[in-house]
Amino acid sequence: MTEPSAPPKPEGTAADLIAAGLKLFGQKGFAATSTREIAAEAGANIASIAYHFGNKDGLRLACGHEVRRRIGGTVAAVLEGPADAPPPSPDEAMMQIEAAIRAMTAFLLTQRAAEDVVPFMLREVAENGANLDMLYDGMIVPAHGRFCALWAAATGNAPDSERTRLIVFSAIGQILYFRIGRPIVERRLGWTEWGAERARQTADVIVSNVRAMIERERRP
Amino acid sequence: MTEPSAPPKPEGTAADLIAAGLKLFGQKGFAATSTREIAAEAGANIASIAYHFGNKDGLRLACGHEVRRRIGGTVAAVLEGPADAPPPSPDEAMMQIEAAIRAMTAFLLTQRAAEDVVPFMLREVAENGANLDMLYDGMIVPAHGRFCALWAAATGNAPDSERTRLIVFSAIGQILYFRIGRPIVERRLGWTEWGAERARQTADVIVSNVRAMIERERRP
DNA sequence: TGATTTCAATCAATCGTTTGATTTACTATA
DNA sequence: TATAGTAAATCAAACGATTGATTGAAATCA
Repeated sequence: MTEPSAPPKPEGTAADLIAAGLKLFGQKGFAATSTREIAAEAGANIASIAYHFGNKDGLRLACGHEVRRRIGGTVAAVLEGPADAPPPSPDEAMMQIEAAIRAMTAFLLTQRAAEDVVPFMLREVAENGANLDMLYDGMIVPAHGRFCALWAAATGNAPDSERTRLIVFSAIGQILYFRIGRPIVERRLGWTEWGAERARQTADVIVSNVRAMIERERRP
Repeated sequence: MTEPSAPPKPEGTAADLIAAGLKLFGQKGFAATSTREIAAEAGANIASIAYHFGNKDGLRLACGHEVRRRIGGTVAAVLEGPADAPPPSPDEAMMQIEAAIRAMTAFLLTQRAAEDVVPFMLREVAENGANLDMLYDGMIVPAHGRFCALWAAATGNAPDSERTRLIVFSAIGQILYFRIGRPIVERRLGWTEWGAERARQTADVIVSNVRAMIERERRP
């Protein structure tokens, strides 16, 4: 089953251009990246951008779809678990949350597939870019919604209350902050790279925090 | 006592250009903002940018100093408290942390003075811009260091351990995330604006989280 | 052959910056 | 007080370089 707004996976030059756009847009920003740079990075001609995507904005949108293609599945797999799982017990829910936090932290901080994708997405969000709508509906809402359901199962609170939604944002925000503010955290801790060990160390702290938050929120 | 790297407060056209740069750089990004836009916004001539700041990058640096000028004092006032205060008791420390979180949240989400300054700074951090060094040494390190000291006093842990520094980052990260991801949070909660009431609601959640984190970290 | 894709060359528009003249604000001199 | 002198500041205009986009021919594949 394919979504109506999901174009088929590009190949050849088009795929190379998307990969180059993802990398350069994420590194330098959309406006600061010229079409010539993209073409050079992709080993293609400048005109191929217009041919395959209409214009520079078209390439931007195609990059957004590529993000959804790469991350969407991962996020869903991590958060959904087995397709039609029965509603988990509070302890099971907490363990699922813990597993999701660890997977998400490792993915954001160490995974090679996220290297180019994450900075691109952060910039799209920050700039309220043309891809925000798709990424919001296609990834953020499902992930946040599933997280709220787990949170409700773990604490006994309502899954759609304002407080639950805010707390879940603050929990996820801890993970995202370490990715967004990574250059600052690196300096402050004297870390020069994020190997698997340091990602685990970071996840330990966040998991510990979230455990404390859940225990406090629990209605006995 | 003035720092050697702190130029005097600009006035007149120079101040207008800085205000315009702060606003537009923050809204659209450095590369996406043209010098003509800045001059128009400031009601000045294009050449005045080169005259007062050398070039566009010079204006960027001047904007960074303006940020430090506006926020630096506020951050210091909120986090330092009385100049030479004695080391607080655990409960006092927790209350000071709580007060700092509330002040920081209100400032980031509602304060008018932060409206242009915060987006500019977030972009500088995200882009590893030329201002990051100054902002890191002049604001982030002092604030984070003071927060770590309060955290140590509240929990009994070492103020300079890796775990303390990571936890403090995750606590501050919760606040910053609500500012960075504001467009997403707004959509998800159906909020269209952040009045004082909603800033308080957000701060309540974060304070509640941090309280739970502190109680769990306490060595009896 | 016919359709798809790539290429070098070029377009007008916009970019950051520079120029030289002009205006403004202030001081020294008569 | 009046005026010439000087430096600071602003201005319209233009600079070369780069931008995103376009063209029509050449190449590639079916």
